[in-house]
Amino acid sequence: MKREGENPITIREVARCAGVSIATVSRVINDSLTVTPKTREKVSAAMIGLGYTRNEVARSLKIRHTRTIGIIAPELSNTFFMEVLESMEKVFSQRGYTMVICSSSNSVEEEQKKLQVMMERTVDALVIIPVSDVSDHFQGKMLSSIPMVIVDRQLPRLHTDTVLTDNRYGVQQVIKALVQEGFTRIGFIGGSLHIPTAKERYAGYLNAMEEANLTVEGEYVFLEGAMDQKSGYSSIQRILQKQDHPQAFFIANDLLHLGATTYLMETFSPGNRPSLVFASFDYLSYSPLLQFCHYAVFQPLEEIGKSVAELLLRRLDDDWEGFPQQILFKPEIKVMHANATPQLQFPIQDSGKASSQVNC
Amino acid sequence: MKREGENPITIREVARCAGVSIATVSRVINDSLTVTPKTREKVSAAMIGLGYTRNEVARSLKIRHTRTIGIIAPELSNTFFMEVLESMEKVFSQRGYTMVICSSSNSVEEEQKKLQVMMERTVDALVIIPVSDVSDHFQGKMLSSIPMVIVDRQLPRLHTDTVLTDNRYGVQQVIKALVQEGFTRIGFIGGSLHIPTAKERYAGYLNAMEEANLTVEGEYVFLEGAMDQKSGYSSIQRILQKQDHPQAFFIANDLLHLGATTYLMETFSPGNRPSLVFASFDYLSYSPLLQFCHYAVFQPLEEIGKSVAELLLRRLDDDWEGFPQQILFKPEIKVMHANATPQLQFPIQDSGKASSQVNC
DNA sequence: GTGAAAGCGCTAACAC
DNA sequence: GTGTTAGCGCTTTCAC
Repeated sequence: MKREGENPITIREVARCAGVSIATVSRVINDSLTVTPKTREKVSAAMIGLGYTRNEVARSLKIRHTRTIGIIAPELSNTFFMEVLESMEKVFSQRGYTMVICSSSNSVEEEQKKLQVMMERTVDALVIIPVSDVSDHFQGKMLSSIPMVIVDRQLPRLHTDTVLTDNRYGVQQVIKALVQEGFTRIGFIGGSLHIPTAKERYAGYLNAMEEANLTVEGEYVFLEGAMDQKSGYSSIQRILQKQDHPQAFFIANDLLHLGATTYLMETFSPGNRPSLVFASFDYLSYSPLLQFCHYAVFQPLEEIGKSVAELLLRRLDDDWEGFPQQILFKPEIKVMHANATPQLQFPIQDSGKASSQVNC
Repeated sequence: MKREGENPITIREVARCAGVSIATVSRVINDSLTVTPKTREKVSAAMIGLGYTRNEVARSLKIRHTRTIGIIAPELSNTFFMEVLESMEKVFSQRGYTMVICSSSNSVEEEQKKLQVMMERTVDALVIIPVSDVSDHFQGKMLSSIPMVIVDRQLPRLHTDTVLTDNRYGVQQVIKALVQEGFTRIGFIGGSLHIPTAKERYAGYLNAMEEANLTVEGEYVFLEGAMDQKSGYSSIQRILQKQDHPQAFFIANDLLHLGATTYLMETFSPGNRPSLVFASFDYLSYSPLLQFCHYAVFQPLEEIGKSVAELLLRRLDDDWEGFPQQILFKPEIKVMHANATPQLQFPIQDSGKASSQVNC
């Protein structure tokens, strides 16, 4: 059976083997200039001969940081999040940082716990996609001593760097596009207003509807529960039970959209499907398959990730310029050619007044 | 601007504040029984009063493990992988382990580097989804001293715990189903045979074709490059350029499948689409939208993750029973009702001889 | 340029 | 039951 490995090689053994002091070994490990090429050579030889591997935890204890970034997200199995993560990883890893990842499982309580774990592990910095709009636990004294950036979901009263997409802008654009196509009744399928993105997108919807002078029909505004597939599935199901429902809907995220489309494909045979029209947030790998979709709001996932990482790295270099900074990405509108009016140009200008300003 | 936090509270200050020794503080932190309720009380009060947070890195240095699991995957933005990850996280976090995650970016070289990083950080155990079938760098002396499980892709000559899906079985089942539907010409869209899953699935395809006495037409077997969306897109494009191509294809994974379907939806209008039929690996959230798919092989992602984590935890508890263990999950075949012959029963029995044995 | 020594915050003998 | 003490493996003054 497998046996415990012998004690790993330490700096001490390398020193002995090379006939120098541990200080010298440490110097060559850390590329200190003050080492004779000759000794450096000896030490290197010893290191590779012995198969030395530096112990980062000892090092961390001494230098009081860990070259580690803590990441907390509401769930891991989420395309949006993973895309951002992947992009962050590239820049972090290149700078010698590694990522510690936890899921808050969409629970504030769990989020709190994971925050605690991160502090105990003394991560150097934190990137958080918050579960909800409750943010008290981000205020701790301990926490405030390390850089943190909030991603994707804005926390009302929190004094931190934030990077997110201009949700309202995205919604407004696609609603306008729907209006230009001629739809006058447009429903909203979203989630609990305690989810910051849900709230923002709802606000954008309300706004756009007002600007277009259209009535919001409360009966066709869904604001309950999670923004997941199941919820999208059941929402569209309930909608179709009603007589005289709107033909067009804005759907607040990809999961809801997926659920809704799945319901339609499962329930109706190809020739027989209701002629619904969707516009929604997120344009992901599988979005081309979303048959009822005319317009999708594409968030620049990769850039977002890169930008988060770079901002954090700057803070880590003790550059606090612009703090607390809010980086707002303007999303891109994708026209799904198969279904929509292809010649629309984005951003769509308001005919009446000047278009609303987007600070990006 | 933001200022560095004061020095964090240590065990020492708690001790002073509570009027006890640091050993006692350590004892209450670690729930040692040998502490009077009264002192325990005092110490706890001091801890919460001071806002003490245990320093895990110091602890790790002392006890010589980190309660940390290293994870290396070829890419992070991959639904399959993330689903497994999410499930692992649940069981690890419950046992007090946290996960350090790196991407090997589909590069063997990068994989090697990340392995090194993991060793430096002295993770307690490793879960690896290998990039390819080259496995020399997993043999190191240092590495062999910690538990490791290889997931999803089997490494030929490597003496480790492994958990994966029975790829051949899955392919064989869906090919049989296709055959029973009446297809006699079935192509294969896969990827480089250096990717272990691609290889296994190809082998399963060959096998099933032989059993069904069907000819493998080399012209319609795609074994090049990555198993990604782009490759799926261009493969189907090339296929359609040929006269007299087969109607049915097995596609080796979800990304290829997505690419292929996207091409078809973009290129042909709804009434006008070629009547292709696909069977493929992976049944994911968006699979119901894969219009041309008749059969999908569903890997029990959640169970796989759970099983990896539990196996690793057992090894961590020094239970080496059955090492090296190979856990083979038998996949489930999903019949896509909208498109396929719904009444097929899985597993499909061979009419002629006994069905091949699957050890699970 | 190199070595001796102190100490990062913690745990675990070992005394008492 | 509680305190004293010796490190875990490393970095970093400070002498030489």
